[in-house]
Amino acid sequence: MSATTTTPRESRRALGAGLRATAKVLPEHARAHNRALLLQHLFHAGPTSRADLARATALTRVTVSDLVSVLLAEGLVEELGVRPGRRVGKPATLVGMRTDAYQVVAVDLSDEAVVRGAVLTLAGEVVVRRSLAVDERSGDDLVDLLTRFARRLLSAATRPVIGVGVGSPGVVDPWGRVVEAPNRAWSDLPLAALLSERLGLPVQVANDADTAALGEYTYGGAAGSMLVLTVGQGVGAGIVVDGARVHGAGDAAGELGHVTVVDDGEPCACGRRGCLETVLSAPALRRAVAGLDAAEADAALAAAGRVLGAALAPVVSALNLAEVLLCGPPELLDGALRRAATDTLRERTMPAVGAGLRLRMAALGGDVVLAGAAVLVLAAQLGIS
Amino acid sequence: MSATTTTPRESRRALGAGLRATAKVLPEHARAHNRALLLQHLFHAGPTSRADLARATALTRVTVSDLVSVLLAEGLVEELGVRPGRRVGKPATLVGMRTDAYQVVAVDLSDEAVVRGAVLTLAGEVVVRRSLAVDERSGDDLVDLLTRFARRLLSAATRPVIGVGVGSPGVVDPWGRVVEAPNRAWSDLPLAALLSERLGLPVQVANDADTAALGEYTYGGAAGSMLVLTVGQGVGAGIVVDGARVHGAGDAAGELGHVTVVDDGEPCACGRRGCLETVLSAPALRRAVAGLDAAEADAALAAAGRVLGAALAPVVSALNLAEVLLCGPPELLDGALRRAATDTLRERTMPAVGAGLRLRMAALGGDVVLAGAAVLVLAAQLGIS
DNA sequence: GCGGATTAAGTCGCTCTACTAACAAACGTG
DNA sequence: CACGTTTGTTAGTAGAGCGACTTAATCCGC
Repeated sequence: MSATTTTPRESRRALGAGLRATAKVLPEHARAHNRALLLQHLFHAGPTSRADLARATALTRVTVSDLVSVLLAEGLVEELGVRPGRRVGKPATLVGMRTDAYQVVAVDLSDEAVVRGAVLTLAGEVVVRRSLAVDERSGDDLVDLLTRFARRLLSAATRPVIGVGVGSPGVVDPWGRVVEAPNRAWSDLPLAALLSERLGLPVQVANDADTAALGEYTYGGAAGSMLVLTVGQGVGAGIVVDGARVHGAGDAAGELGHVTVVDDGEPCACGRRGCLETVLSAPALRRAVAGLDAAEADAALAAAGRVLGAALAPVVSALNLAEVLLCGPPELLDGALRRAATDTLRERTMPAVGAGLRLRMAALGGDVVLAGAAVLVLAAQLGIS
Repeated sequence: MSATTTTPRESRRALGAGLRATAKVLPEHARAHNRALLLQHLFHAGPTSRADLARATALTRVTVSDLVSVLLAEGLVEELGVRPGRRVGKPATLVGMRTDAYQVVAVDLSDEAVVRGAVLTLAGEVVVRRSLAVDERSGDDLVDLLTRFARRLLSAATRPVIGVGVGSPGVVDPWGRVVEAPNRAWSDLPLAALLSERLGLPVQVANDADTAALGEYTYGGAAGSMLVLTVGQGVGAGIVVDGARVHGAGDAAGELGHVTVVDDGEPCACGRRGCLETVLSAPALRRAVAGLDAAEADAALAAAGRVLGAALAPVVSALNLAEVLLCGPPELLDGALRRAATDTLRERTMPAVGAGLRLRMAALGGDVVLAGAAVLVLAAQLGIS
């Protein structure tokens, strides 16, 4: 109750005020947080001296040295010798994160026919890549398949694995329980808990579009308020707002594929008409441009882009997003469609919002979901994102 | 790195992982957090025994007793005697929050012509209400007027005031700096810091629609994922997602008034055409129903409602909102307009999203912004929201 | 060439926080 | 009336970060 003006964002984020129900915080949690702070800085800023880490985090050098010694013992960081360059004072010894000391297993379930997986370093570099045909499996069979697939990936890892991340279609709650994934015949399935028990490792599961958003946010350098639109067999979206993933009231945030965008439009698989998927999914776009010459195809793609722009305008305005990333076949998306969507978005939002907005292709290409699944593990186990 | 599956939401919210830059956490911050946890529980659940508080927060009885003794000394809580009812064991002494021991000053700047203010108890009950004509004042003059107005409210308070909350139009950053408020001729004005220095009290400033959302969230019992649409001279929105206010990349989240919703629509003050404000602002609605009989007026309002529903459908889907609250003249909003908007929203979103959605009037009526401004203070000073 | 300034990192003792364990008080129950 | 149960308090303990001091290594100016 001092007269100093406190900063709402910090207190909200750091201490959890602003939520109806929050967990208690013990001193050891504070330590875990500060440890994550160091890793976060080392991850994004590269090798840093202990003194600079202290300045960056506002912790004292004593505390930083103590934490670093623990991280050194765990093998998560290493000393890299003195910092090059000439300056006054004792030369600093750089400390860097050993992104190759541990590995992460990531699985991408977004494709209906194929399970894709990889072993990645902590820096997100793919070390081993595997895939497996689903062969129409679903339900518990698919969980078994997934378990075997993950075991294969684990044995292919060349370093200790800190966890397994899975990007799955459908509605997934924050604890990795798949609430509903019709195409997989999964409903109320505690996938993360199941896999964690079978594999003996921490397992994180999230929606594939959310995962893609996380991947772009952490490895792709995307802004803290952004939306990733995944265009494949269907259309989905993952949203990061003010640096935090959006879950939504029923954990179904980002389900943009079945918003009506065209009055009296094409019939949709969901039983209604004019859903965004009927215009923007990869199959729909391919149908739209089939047999057309280049100019006609561009016109068709531009039309789809305008529909997309109109649908996104309220979302972009409401959330004041800095970026919208498109994730899908570039030959369809990264041309007339993207240009038309950008123009429409600018036209239909107020300048203050539209001017600061970028609409671009996802930087990580086809590996977004895998990279994001790795980020799930990094965030949960190391506090890095 | 244990095999236990951590819960992402908890770690994100409680410890701040998930943000690029976060602040360090000291043991004393942990204590402040746990203290806020107790207040939060007492605030929402009413009088509780120390033992029940321990069970609710997962803290030990020892820690709870220690924290409660501090709160007792500060006068924030009081002992209310033994809990009535017969049960085994030593009877519990109830501890309750003294919502009348301290007061909050709240100011509502959303009306162009009048500054409204109040002194409220911590429970959000208005004790004193004042208002003042703006008389075309703007810029620094308005800041001076505001300072004098706040001083008058402060001297009208009958208990110690823990802080001042202000709901202002325009773009306000998380530190209470008004980035831009054209109607007030404010630009890049550190309003919270200025007022805090002049009044010698903590001052919180936020956008009026965001403030309204907070008010409904905390005092109105609204869901953790919801949008409050304020309909007055203009149209604005405040958004709470997963229990946290949405700020946006440029702190301009919720600026829905100037999204294009009608192709080739009416010209708007912003220079473009077909903005939501041209359909849904109070003046626009009044013009639309002027001179019509009841049935015709309902048809006109329903048309506006359908436009609103179509504009909100992508937002509701993207964020998986549980509630949309309307805040404005009930004779315009709470009838054909709301019904049409609800129907349109249900039609244009997928059932999983639309079914769980409620569209209703704000519960706090004309005092939403004042109540929300009080919540700003409660959240910043006591950690209650 | 040498002391002083400067920067980096380690050591010691302190305070703060919440925990466990044990205990006293007050109530129903058999 | 003894016993179990629940509440709240009293020590004592382990962990966290910090301030003050010390050691170490470099540059700079005379």
